[in-house]
Amino acid sequence: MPVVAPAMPLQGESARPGVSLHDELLVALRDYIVEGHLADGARVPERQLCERFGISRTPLREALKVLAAEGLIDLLPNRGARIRELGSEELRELFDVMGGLEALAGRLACERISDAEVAEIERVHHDMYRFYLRREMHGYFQCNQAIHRMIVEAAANAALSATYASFAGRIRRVRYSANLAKERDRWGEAMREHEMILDALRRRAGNELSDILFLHLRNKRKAAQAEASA
Amino acid sequence: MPVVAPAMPLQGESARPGVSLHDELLVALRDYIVEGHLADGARVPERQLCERFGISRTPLREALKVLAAEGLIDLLPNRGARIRELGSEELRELFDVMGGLEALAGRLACERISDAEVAEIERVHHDMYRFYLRREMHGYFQCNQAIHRMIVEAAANAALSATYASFAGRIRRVRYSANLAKERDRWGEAMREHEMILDALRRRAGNELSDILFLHLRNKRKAAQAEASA
DNA sequence: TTCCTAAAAAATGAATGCAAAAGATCGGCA
DNA sequence: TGCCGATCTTTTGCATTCATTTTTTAGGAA
Repeated sequence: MPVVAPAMPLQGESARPGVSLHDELLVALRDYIVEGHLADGARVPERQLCERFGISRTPLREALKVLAAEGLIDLLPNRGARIRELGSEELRELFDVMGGLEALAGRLACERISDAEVAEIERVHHDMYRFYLRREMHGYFQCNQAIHRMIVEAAANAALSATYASFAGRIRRVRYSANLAKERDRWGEAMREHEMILDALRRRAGNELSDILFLHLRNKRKAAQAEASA
Repeated sequence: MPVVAPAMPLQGESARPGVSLHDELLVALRDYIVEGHLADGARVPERQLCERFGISRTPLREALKVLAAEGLIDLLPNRGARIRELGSEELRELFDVMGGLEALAGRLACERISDAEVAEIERVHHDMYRFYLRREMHGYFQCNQAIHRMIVEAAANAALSATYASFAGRIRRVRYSANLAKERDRWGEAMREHEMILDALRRRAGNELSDILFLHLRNKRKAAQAEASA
């Protein structure tokens, strides 16, 4: 039996303007799934979630349709929703798309990023390097994430950001489990790649940065999958 | 008053296995919007669409939520759905993402495409060239589309294909109106770009193909937007 | 005991009902 | 005549209800 938290009535506080209940529910439910409260392949318990969020089935089902369209769950006719299982093949596909999106972000970023923004990324990069030298995995990881996020934001493309966020969500569930351990072996290599990323960004070398970012994600995925199958 | 076709009860014929009514409705409604039956910024008439498709409001509203998540419509709280208007800025963003996705597709295609598949693309390319020489816009356009589609398919990445299709749908509405006329001036240039695409594909030069495809889309967008503002 | 069948229970998919909010209509007033 | 406000209508969002379908459970035969 899946553990369902006692009840979390979707804090129906002062209805913020422009934010419908449906949106809140969608976000809450997505988080609930991404954070791994439901096991892979598990049935999504409609009724229990209704109680959990204090709503009726109609809005919940609307949210489920959206999450299914996003690829987070599968919707089997007459058989309800299930948490989508990610085989290694699908995970490979998702990582490649993430790589493509980051490659695009890098390319676009080079076209419009300001010196100040580059300097900001440089700062985080150096923080990251210090964490690397001290072998502080967690801090390193935070900086790493921040740099990738900053590059996507520097691209200044809302459609790209939204798509990127969607894929990041789909992968996150897996990333948590697989990433940390074996990444260690690749640490030096990843650090070198990040040096190249920063260098290309400084020179506004879009094509180059694009290639590096794609391969960077490729390598990250390979490391994660080697870990997963080990 | 928007012209709503008499009634098209979503041919509820022999329920195909694995395809729920909801899926069919989603496809039908998306097509209905993409094909331009509703004007930009127009209200989406819930009630009329229910009659149009012969269903109740519940499944229709579910479909609307999904289309809103896809970015085809805006959903204003207590104010219903509206066809999303695409400003030139947003259109630029969408084209850039399309370019990024095609760039990714080219890169991936180079990794795994077979000689036979390249030959097939080559064949369509030559058909296209013939249309170009004869100044037959329509045939040229068809071949053009086919080539891009084949490259995406050659990437063999379902997540990419789905995302690509989604963006293509969002752009299509606009593409119809803006594309054909001014594209003529760019015809020679576009043809040359396609030569480069094919060449890079033959040599399996992924990085190169990636850059060419991105710029190809960029130029296409510039031509379309120059046309739109003319 | 084990397997198969049939009834009961639960779940899903879709329609309908209802309160609240937005929009439209009409009358009053300057 | 033109503008503003009150009332009425329509629409929206969500809950509830109903018909099917699936899943579970109970019973009986080999």
